[in-house]
Parts: sequence; structure tokens; C-alpha cells
Amino acid sequence: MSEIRSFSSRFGTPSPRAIALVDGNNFYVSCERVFNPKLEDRPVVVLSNNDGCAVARSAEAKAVGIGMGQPWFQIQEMEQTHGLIGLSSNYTLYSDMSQRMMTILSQFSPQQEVYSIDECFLDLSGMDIDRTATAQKIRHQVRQWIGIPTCVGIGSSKTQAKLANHIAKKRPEWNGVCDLTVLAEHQIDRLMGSIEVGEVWGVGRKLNEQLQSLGISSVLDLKRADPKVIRRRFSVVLERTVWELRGVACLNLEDITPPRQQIISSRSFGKPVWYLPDLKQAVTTYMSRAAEKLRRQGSVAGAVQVFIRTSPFNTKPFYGNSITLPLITATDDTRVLVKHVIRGLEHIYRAGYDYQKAGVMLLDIRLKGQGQVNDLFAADMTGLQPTGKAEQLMLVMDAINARMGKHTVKLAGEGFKPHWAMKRNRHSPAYTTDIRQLAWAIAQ
DNA sequence: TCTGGGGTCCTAGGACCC
DNA sequence: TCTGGGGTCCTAGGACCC
Repeated sequence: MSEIRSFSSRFGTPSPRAIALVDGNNFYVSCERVFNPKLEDRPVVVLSNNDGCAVARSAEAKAVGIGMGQPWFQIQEMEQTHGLIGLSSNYTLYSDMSQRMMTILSQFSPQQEVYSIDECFLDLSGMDIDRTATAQKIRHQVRQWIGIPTCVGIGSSKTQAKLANHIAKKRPEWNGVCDLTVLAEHQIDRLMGSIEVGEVWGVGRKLNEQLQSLGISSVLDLKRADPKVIRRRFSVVLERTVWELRGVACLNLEDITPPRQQIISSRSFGKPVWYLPDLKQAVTTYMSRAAEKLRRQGSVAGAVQVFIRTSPFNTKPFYGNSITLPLITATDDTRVLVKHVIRGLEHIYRAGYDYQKAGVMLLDIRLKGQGQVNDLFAADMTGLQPTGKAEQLMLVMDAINARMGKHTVKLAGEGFKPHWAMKRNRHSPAYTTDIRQLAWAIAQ
């Protein structure tokens, strides 16, 4: 018992707590359905960038056997055979819908952690409410106000809440809400005994295999495993999971999102690219997006990375390479960052390959003006002085793009209508953020 | 023809220092 | 010349998440 106490005092506040996880069902598909009722009752998938593979599936699509991450070319024939509908992903729409959903959910608790685009934790501890009824109210309100179906799981820890949400989603008899905090220990154990350990939050494919080989095959097995042994054989992370399954909250709700420590921007090409100037254009475009994100969170980057690679699915010889370039002075100036990744690209580029993907990363990110040493000789490799003028320029660029729409102002190097741009042939309109596209959709 | 993108955290191992 | 141990810092890679 003292062990439990010391562990929980190190990692979080003591039990009992009540944490809810609210999760949008088939979120991307549900967003599409809100604006296109023809998608109702039909197998629908939303495709990854480049129309590559299915990243969201309606219940009907799951029922006809379409797997998560399945490539589109493998299932496309089901358009004819099963009335399948495949849509390009429309992240502008999804993130707007997400914000609306999170705003509604925030009214149900002063403590909210937005965990991903379609799910958030709410701390319901110490609130004098009927939690199950409240959870149903949450579902009803989100459904009624923005048209998105959800499920709610409640537990004494985040890991329990995740598991409860899984139960609420998979087992219709729970009617969309599973509250473990009102169950007796033996009832919880019976539920956990009926679920595979691989479903636990934090247990992926590799860990699942290793746990199975040790005879730990259900969630209950993991809950009952010796934390010390788990720590020794695996890691402190999985040990924490064991405690969390036991209802000892080790993970706190993080209601403020910390600034990103790295920012990636990368894309697969719509078709192979071999010509260096095209790659330069792509890398310039990606870096512009990454730098925008960097400035939005008020940070500067101390290093950049650029990578290119050919397709790993090709029979042709593979080539992939990356290079990291430290910056003498950390910066958020798109032009400086671009110059560096272009130099890096020239270094790793090899002629004679069909490249399928390129990307850039911003690393060594810190808050602007913190621990930053201004280099007396900061002409840098770029010939661009970090001056107040650069700052003004970036501010103006970001402001114009925020107001007039993305890509209104950009660097010449980004190119105009690049032929390598990703495929998005099955795109739905930006219903909620562009009045012209909404009008078009209504006219259809 | 056609297989996503963007994150975090932990650990092991090497370099370097005393 | 050879022999030791311990600490820190950094990086690369692996595992996980959505």
C-alpha cells in the first residue's frame, strides 16, 4: 500500500477521481454526414492525404470488412459492388467542427484536456452530479447542436476512462455511456477479463506480442501483473499503465497545451518527382507552413531538418536521406529557414531517383526571446540579418494569410499550381468556413 | 498506376570529462 | 603503459498515440 501511495504522490493526485473521455464516433465521416445526408446509412470512408488509404470508416464500411489504414486501390471496386463512398480528407472542415464540439464539452467541466481532434478528457471529480445522466446529456447536446454522435467513458484514471470509452463504443447494451466508477471491483474485473490487452491505451502491436508471450492476454491480466516486474521487463510507462488500470490516477489532465517541441511538415507527392527544382519548390512550401505554425506558438527554431525518399513499396532501389542543420541564431523567419533546408536538400539529393515524399522539421524549438543569444556576426550563411524588418514582414504575411485565406501571400519559390501537388480528387466543400463553397454545395 | 501526416516519450549507446 | 569507474550530455531509434 505504501508503494501505491508513493507512486501516486509522485505522479498525480490521489484517487478517487472521475475522469470522462468523450469521443466522436467515426469523427471525419460524421463531419461529412452533417452536411451531406446522402452519406447516411451507406459505407463511407475518408481517405488520407493523396487519397492514399482509409483513415476513417463509417459503421457500414467497417461492417463490409474495410480495415483501418487500408489502401484505397484495394477497396475502390467496392464503389460498384457495395455502394462504397470514398472522400478526400477535408481537415479545414474537421478542425472547425472539432472546435465547436470542444466548446460545447467545455461547459460540462472546468477541467478539460483536448486530447486529439475528436476526443477530450473532462474531470468530473468532486462534482455533485449523476455522472451517467450527465454523460447522456453531453451526448445529446453534441448531437443536437452540431450533429456529431459521441460515446462517453468514465473511470478513476485516464486509462480507465479510455477503456470505458472502448466499451461504450463496442457494446450497444451500454447505450453510448460506460461509467466504471459506479461498478463494484468484481464487475470491473469481469469486464476487463473479456477485453484483449492490446486494447489498452499505451499497448501497441509490439507490446501486445510481448505481453501475450508472457501469458498476459486480457486487460485483467495486465491489471493484476506485478508492477515491479512490468517495470523491469518493460518500462516505467507500462508500470504506470498497470496502476492506472487499478484506478490509481498517475496521469494528470493537461488543460493547457504546451508549445510544440518539434514541428513537421511533409507530404507524399501526387506523382513521382525526380527534378531538383521541383523538390526545392516542395520543400519551400512545406517550410512556409511549418514556419507559420512556429510563429503562431511564439517560438523560434534552433535547427532544421530536411528529408527526401523514394517509395518504400517500389521494386526500384530505395533511396532515402535526411540532414539536420543547426542554425547559428534561432529564428522564425521563413526566408532564413528556407535557405537552410534548400542547402540541406542540395546536399542529400541524388539524381536518378523517383522521389515520392519530402518533408522538413523544425527542431530545438524554444520560446522567442528566451535563452537566445544574438550573434554579433549574424550575417549567417544566408546573408539575411535578423532584423526588425524581417519580423514585420512575417507578421504582415501571417496576418494577410489569416484574413484572406491560406496561400494568399507566399514566397516565389513555392511555385504556382505545382504539378507534384497531392491528389485530392474526392474533396467535399469547406461548408463551415467558406461561404462561396457552401453556396455551391446547396446548389448541387 | 494507386500504401497518410504529425506528434510525444523513453532508452541505449557513444562522446567526453574527472 | 596500462588500468577503472562514474557522471553528464547528446543523438538516434523505437514504441506509442490519433
